[in-house]
Amino acid sequence: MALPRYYTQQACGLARALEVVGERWTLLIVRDAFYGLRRFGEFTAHLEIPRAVLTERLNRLVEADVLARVPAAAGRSEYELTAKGRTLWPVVRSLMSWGDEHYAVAGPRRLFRHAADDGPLDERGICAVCGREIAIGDTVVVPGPGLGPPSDDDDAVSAALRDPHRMLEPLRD
Amino acid sequence: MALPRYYTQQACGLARALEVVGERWTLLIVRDAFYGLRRFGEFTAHLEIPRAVLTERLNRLVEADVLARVPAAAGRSEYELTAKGRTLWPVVRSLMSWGDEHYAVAGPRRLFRHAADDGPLDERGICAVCGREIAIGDTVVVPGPGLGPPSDDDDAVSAALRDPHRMLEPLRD
DNA sequence: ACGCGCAGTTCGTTCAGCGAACTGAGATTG
DNA sequence: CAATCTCAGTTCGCTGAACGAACTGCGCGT
Repeated sequence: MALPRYYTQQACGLARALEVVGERWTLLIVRDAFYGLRRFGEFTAHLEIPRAVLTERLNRLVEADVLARVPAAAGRSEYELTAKGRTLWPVVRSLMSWGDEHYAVAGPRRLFRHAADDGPLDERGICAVCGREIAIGDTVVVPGPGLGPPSDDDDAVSAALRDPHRMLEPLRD
Repeated sequence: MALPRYYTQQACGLARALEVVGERWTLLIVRDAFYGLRRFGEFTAHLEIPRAVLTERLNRLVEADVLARVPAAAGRSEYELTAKGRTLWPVVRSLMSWGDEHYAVAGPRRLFRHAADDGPLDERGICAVCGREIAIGDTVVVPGPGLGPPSDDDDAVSAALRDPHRMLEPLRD
């Protein structure tokens, strides 16, 4: 039994969801996929997760149809969010907002904006300019007040995310 | 190191949140607190969680100011959600909705309604009748289409939740 | 005084996470 | 074409958390 497989109890939707994305590291992997990470090495660089654990989590997420494994150059695989995986965005956003609200003394490290009109998004994903709920594909991540200055030991992924970046788009060209 | 303490990486709000509520069982305990469970025995009956683990999780949630330990009759303690803990409701709701949407073939086991006008709430907590976002204290849980018939091995808590019940209110009188 | 129920604690076993080292396939270089 | 490099995993020994059954200890009812 892994961490959350078998919440034997009466199969509430929450228990079901936690069986898929409730294990350690899993939601952080999903978050990074929203940021545009796709390759094995990008995840290890950004998360400092043991490689064996990453392998296991990616396999499980593919199995659960949250990520899809797509063949890439040099016989490698990449991992991208499926349509089902993209519906996890409200989950990631609400947890992130809760953490920022209660633990980010200097404010959030990253903020989200509507690509079309540059309006800031609130914790429900609603744009302050146009008043609509913005889909993840029309969202841009920008550095927030809580993001410290660049450091020498920043990994390549953190460095790439210092510039505004459209969600879901691969980090490199 | 427990399961999610130390997501050493760059302290994103999500990582912070997962350090508090990301361990196995923790969000299920919080969900049950929203349903009105308050006593140690209620949690063990409903969750089938090892007692030592429950003790550890309750202590950590009290320490994190998500639950408060309040003295009750017979020298016992009860655990109730703090104001900070109640702000976790959007998190619990979004995960629950995701699980229901993708894994509840017969529909959700429980639905939420606005106490004042009995309007059903959508996954954002917005009432279909009055159009407003409803606070957790004005929400009622009712049985949904996915809830099976009563069974002999239902625990007392499951049995109590077969009737409509206002969120946060203790189960017994 | 005795027994009961609730709320934990203790303890031995098992299993997942950790991290460092290893493997192997493809590209890159001399 | 051989040697090297990079990337993507796999292997493996260690440690620590989860599990679950048994035990403790307090407060109440009789």
